[in-house]
Amino acid sequence: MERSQQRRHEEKEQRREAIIDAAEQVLATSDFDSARMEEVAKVARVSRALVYLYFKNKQELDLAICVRALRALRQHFVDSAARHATGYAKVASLGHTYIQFAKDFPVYFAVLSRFESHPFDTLEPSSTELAVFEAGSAVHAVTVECLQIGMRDGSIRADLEQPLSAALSLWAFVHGLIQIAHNKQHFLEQVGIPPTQYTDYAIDLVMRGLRPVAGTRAPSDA
Amino acid sequence: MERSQQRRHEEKEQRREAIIDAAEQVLATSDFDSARMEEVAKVARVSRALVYLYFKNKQELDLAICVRALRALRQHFVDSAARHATGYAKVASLGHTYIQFAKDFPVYFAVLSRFESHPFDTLEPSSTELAVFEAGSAVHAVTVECLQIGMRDGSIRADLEQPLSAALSLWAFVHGLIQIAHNKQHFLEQVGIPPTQYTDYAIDLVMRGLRPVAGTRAPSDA
DNA sequence: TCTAGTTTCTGACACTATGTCAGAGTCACC
DNA sequence: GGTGACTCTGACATAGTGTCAGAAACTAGA
Repeated sequence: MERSQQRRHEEKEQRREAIIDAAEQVLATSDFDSARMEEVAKVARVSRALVYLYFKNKQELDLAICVRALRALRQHFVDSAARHATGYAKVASLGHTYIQFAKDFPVYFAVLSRFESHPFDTLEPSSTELAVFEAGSAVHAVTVECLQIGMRDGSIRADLEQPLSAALSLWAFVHGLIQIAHNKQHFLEQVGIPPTQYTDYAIDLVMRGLRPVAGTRAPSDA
Repeated sequence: MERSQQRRHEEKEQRREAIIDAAEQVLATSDFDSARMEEVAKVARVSRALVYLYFKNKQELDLAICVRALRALRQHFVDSAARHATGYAKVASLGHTYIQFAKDFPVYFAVLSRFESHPFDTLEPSSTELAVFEAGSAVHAVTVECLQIGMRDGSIRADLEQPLSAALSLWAFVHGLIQIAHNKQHFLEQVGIPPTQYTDYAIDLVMRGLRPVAGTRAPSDA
């Protein structure tokens, strides 16, 4: 019975994942508000009531996707950073990576966007909320590490002082940037700014704030 | 009847404003999703059906508040810019002003946040959407002007080239920043970063990207 | 193989909110 | 005081959420 209990547990976990899969699929073709739990249930080939057995409500399900998004993003960050030599280049690549990530996985970006724009008071966070928190911290840790590498190799000004503050600033910046670039694409084009050029321009602008004050030229990339 | 028609028109406009007032009031104590049209109607001392006569739906009502928010923000921007001498100082002040604005008028910031995070495709924009668009452009125009002043007075690097791109970049940055600072306050404190220090740090970081490449010190404020 | 117990799952329900509409109420003008 | 235009409302249809009693499926001991 030890054995079957274990299997039951695994099956339950699979069910959970399957429901999250379904939710992702549904969110790919409708936004959060118009997404219907009925639809999620249908895609997961399960009754709607069961979904509520696994997730307290829509938000909770959304948070579960959020965890996936953050873990995936972290992996992209790690890979991207590894492809560059200097800390400066690594950090810059993270910005571009997030932008590309948002383009490639719009559902994930939307989920993160929702998370960022809703208060996270969490006097007593649910286990899902804790998981989001942890996954988020893991993402920021990558940025912090790249910043520190840059400060050590001289490609980023050493008086940055608070790498975590810088990391969270950059996160906020790029997140806001993508939000505009994505949702106001039409507007940007109307005022004669191609979205891609816009994001490149913005990343360049903010990266200047990281350069050593002595050398005003961009540190060479790798 | 020319006269009474005029009066009718004005009364209608007042009703509309009164409903928006009510909506603002309701949103002050509940977020968008949990805000109930019934509640708005009750506060406006009107039947729910009437609200739907003035506004197609909740979103439309939200957009109407958005217009107010942007107009108010523009005024704050203008006032703030006027209190500073150099273009650089003006631009920096806009950042701090937006942050303060968000703190003072959380409902307005929430409304703007909602607007920024929903696609604005507008193949055929409603009149309210057009008004938002226009009010938004007016805000960005202030930033552009400050940037141009800075480029002329030498406090901002002259090779900025596209002041509108820069203005929209800054907008995106600061907006993202406030979102984090507001909604993740708890998180920031938990990792030992007071929100105010965080926003100051971030503004300083991004402002460095505007400084003339020759002079590495911050241009003096006014 | 039967059965009792546990876990997983569902149909049906209560509830709540949205958006609509026929028509009641109000007012200016004739 | 009748008429048309405009303002407003009660009541309804619709639709989605979250819950719960109990059905179904499975496990394991007798």
